Amino acid sequence: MKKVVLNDIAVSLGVSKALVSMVLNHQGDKNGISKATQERVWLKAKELNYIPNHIARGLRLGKSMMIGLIVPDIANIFFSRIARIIEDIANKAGYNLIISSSDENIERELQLIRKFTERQVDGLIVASTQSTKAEFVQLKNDGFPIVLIDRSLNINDIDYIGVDNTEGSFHAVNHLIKEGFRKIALLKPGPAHLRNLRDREAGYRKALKNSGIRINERIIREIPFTNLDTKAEDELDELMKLGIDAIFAINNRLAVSTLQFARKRNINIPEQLGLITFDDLDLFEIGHPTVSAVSQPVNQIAEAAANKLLDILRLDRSVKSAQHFLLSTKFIPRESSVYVSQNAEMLSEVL
Amino acid sequence: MKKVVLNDIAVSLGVSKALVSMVLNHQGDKNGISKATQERVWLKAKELNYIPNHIARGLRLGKSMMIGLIVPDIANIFFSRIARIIEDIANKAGYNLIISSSDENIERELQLIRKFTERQVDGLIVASTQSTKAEFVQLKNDGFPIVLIDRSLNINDIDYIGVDNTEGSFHAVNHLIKEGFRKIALLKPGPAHLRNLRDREAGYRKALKNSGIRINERIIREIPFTNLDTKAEDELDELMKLGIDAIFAINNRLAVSTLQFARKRNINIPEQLGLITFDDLDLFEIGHPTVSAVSQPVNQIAEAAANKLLDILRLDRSVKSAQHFLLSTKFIPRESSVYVSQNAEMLSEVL
DNA sequence: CTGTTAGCGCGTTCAA
DNA sequence: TTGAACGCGCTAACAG
Repeated sequence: MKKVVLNDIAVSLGVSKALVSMVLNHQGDKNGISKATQERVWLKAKELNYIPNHIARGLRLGKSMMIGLIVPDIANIFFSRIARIIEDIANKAGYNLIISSSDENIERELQLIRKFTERQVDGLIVASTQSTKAEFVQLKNDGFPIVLIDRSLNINDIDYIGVDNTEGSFHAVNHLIKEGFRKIALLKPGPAHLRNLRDREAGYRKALKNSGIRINERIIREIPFTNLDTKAEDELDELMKLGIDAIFAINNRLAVSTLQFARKRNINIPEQLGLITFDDLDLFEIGHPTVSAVSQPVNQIAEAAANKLLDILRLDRSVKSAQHFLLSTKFIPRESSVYVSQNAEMLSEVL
Repeated sequence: MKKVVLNDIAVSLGVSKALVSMVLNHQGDKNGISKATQERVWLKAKELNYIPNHIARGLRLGKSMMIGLIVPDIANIFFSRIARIIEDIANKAGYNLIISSSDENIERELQLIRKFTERQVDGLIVASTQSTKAEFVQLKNDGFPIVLIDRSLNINDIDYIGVDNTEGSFHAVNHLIKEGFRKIALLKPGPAHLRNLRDREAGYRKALKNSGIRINERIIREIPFTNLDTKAEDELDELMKLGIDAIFAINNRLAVSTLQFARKRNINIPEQLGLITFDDLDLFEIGHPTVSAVSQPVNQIAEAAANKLLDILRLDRSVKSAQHFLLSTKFIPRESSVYVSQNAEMLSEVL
């Protein structure tokens, strides 16, 4: 069955393509096409089951009505949630989303950016790996609509939506300190080049310093991405020997490793080891023990990003000055960060 | 900065568009373009930072090199994993993915299918809500490449990849029975019109029947999608009063509800209540207790679907007879389904 | 050998 | 209400 195109309708009705196009785009009245003719066009379109070719229209209009979304990994729940929200907002404005994962790979990210521009996406939302800023600046200079999320690239000219990582971990670690924990280790993935993670570490250091606690570099541990699980175990074993009383896992992945480690070694959380982490998970709310976490406002990030991009798209290349939004996180205290002093522990055993 | 198009290169080089197109598509040799000229074209293209317009090419070629993926919800980890794998495979073959969520809404799904065809996607992979088959049959008849995943629509002509739900839950419930559980309740979301879920229920019934256990309709409970959590609690309270000893949660969402319920009521799993579920989650492996689950081969499903679609695309509209693949699931026994008899329980208390 | 011309694909728009 | 041009890249046929 051959595809039905605009011209088929025109021919079978004995009118011009132009007329059909106008009618189908609801410009019939404006162009003084008689009601009767309009009706005939609509009927014929339905009869032939006409499906407009969006590509041809895009070519003519110079718009694809597509938005590109590039994230490190769409299988990551954080990004898939963001994708979903952006999708909804974009759809409402008539845009479709074309999504790809960069896998934290700079080469791949650049490739994707190029591919998406070839595809004439009207705008881009990207959670960049720490790629060369040059590409983004280039795009921006070409007047291409871009919004960065989650990972800041510190480019003033480009809109960015993220959370205040420093503030978030500062609060979380402070909570730990106020509870009574003193020897708080930091677990981070290595090499931690991402701005995000460095900021979180800064918050940790600031909290300790603020409370007059000496920062012990020996209990700040970097766990290589490769075979993270086994390495995490070794590091944690060492940390326990150093007598730490709590852990700040800089991301949820490491918190999960810590949880597994504790289970394996029969270490009670929080009695023997306090735990807080950055970036909440369902698991932390439901598991046992429940885990205190810094929660990111996923919805807000996604909404802000989508709306920002749509704004730019609406204003059409009018180069509005870019803005950087730092949304605030929310610390959710749960069981894992309750301080159980030696005394309290003994007391509860007696009861 | 104006966009650089093919013609700009041609003009600035004093050659024809045709020549430039050939060279840039690596057809230079084939068409006898001199090496020198080819070199000049490449250099100029780089110099001008030429970016081909994929849309124009697509229009001419009648291909968009895009694949549409429609799932109920991309924020659902099951589907986002599938999306990721399909993405990788599609990318390797030069395709990009355009993804949308149907929200289990028939209207929306039909709309998306239409939108995607307007966009001239070259093929479609869809985890269909139980929408009207008519649309799919229509597309298939038009020679449009489609692969269905996860949710079967029982259309012989259309390729489908999924798992054997009946078999999967049959095994799982059997395990429960062999362990010693006898009063096994079924928890399902309602209204459960999805073929998937009905098959899982069938497996449950088959397992009981097979073991000569009477099927008690009163402990088969349907929990309305709306305010699922509160309703789940009520239902579970009733079930406990009826003296059940285990629960088969037909999907992981309900297993999570059960877990929360148990925690709230201080019910020990598995000592006081066994639990198994369909569709594994990280949470089930890490949480406490760990939860026995029927695990779906996500990778295989996604790979099979992507490859199947690419095959069809390669063969180009040659209407190969469709196939239905039913992959098998894997039951992963964990703590939640260990049977602790009255005696064993008492014994352990004494120790 | 080395290249060019002309027109297509499909929907939109403007002058007539 | 319409013919013709246009947007951009591709390709069959053709010419020196």
